[in-house]
Amino acid sequence: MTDLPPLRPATRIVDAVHESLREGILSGVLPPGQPLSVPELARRLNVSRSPIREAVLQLVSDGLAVEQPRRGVVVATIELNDVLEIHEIREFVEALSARLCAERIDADGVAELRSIIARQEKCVAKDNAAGYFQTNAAFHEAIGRFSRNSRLHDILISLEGQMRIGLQRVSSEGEQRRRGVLEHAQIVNAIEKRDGDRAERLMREHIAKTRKRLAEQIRKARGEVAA
Amino acid sequence: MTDLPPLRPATRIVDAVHESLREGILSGVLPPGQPLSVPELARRLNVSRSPIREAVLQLVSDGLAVEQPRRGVVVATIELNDVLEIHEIREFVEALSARLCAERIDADGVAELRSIIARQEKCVAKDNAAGYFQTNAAFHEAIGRFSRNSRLHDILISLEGQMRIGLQRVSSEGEQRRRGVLEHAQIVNAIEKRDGDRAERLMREHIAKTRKRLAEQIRKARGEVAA
DNA sequence: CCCCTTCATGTTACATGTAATATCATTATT
DNA sequence: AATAATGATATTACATGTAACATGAAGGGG
Repeated sequence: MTDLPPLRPATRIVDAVHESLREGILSGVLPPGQPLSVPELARRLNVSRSPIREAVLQLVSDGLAVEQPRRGVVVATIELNDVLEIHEIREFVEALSARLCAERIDADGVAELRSIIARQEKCVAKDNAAGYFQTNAAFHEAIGRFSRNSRLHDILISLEGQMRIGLQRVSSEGEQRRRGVLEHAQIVNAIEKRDGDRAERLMREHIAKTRKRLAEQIRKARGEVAA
Repeated sequence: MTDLPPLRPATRIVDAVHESLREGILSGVLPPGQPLSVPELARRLNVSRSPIREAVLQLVSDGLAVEQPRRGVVVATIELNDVLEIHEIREFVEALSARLCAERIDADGVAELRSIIARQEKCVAKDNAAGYFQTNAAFHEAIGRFSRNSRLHDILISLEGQMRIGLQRVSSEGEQRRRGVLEHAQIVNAIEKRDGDRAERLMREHIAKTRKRLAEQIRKARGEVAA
């Protein structure tokens, strides 16, 4: 008999709860600082406390919530500071991701990247900020996937999740988005040519721009407080 | 009254169990593939199953164990492949760590790094391989700490833990260790001079050497299998 | 001899019970 | 009025119960 695809394991409640809470946090329904009370979530989701507790602890491991022992878990608050920390790391791990991607991607992968960029260009043309962010995330996720390093992929996903909590604090102008999509296109060109050095350098510079804007924003905010 | 440091929270059983299992895995008492049966560990450690289950799931999040839904958790097996994956990432995140360290360390920090190197030199002189690995880990951990980026520090610790499981698969000769400690000294020199560019480049090259050795080892192992 | 069924055993996943503890509104005290 | 003591309420951390499920050995049929 020809091999059937393996059955997906019966969805466990804990996974469903984790997914639901994660969505709630990333969409803003559960805002930063919101307590994640195990008994209350159990009542609300109509399951027992065990899978809730496990899911909540998962979120802590994901960096999407923080635990104060004996005082419970709350949705993580991601300050500008944290977003800067995250971009310091992204500057390097996304650069690695781009390099590995250039070495390991296939033609289908390149096509997928080009299609994401096409969607993103439409968002820029229509001045659709939300769509831009979404396709931006898809672009970086795809590059992480094609770099064929599962731990690297996990790190990128973890940073992306935390970033989304803090993202409302970061402004972006249409002109920046216009340049962003151009940079993406250049990165894909380098990847297609298998030029790992260039893909790495372009990606690093791409992220560094945002990092520097963040550092500047923080410097200004600090200045206002000090003054 | 002057502020006393906050009391450490009464040690929770779950934390004690997590620590104990982590030590067991890193020391090799719990070898790769070893099942982590919740009821059995509960009997052995004389506590109920709840804190055991939480601790075991923590280990999964740490990358030190792997879960097969409905089939339990076993200690992670770190193949040469995985060690290579980890070094691909370390090449970049350790380079970042060295750069940030150069920008942010203080005089006490530099003194600590020099003292670690001094200990490491003794290990090399006495051909003490275990001591070399331990001081090596201490060196990279300290640099991670002085880079003052908590998420970066967490990533480095996570990779280090997984590496230690797989480390027995990696050989190291006295000559390599001799060069390693020299490279460490050069990195600290760059850090002391606040030369972030140079610290980053030296660290990247330092890790890349190990990465390339690993890739070579894997290529040879594959060749033998194919032949 | 190989394959399938059956059954015994042990585990996971979830549910629920409860003591110790944290929080907070209210009252009592200076 | 500000601070401290009190008590009501809710939560965490841990313990324990149990149905569904996985595993592996023993037995039966091809």
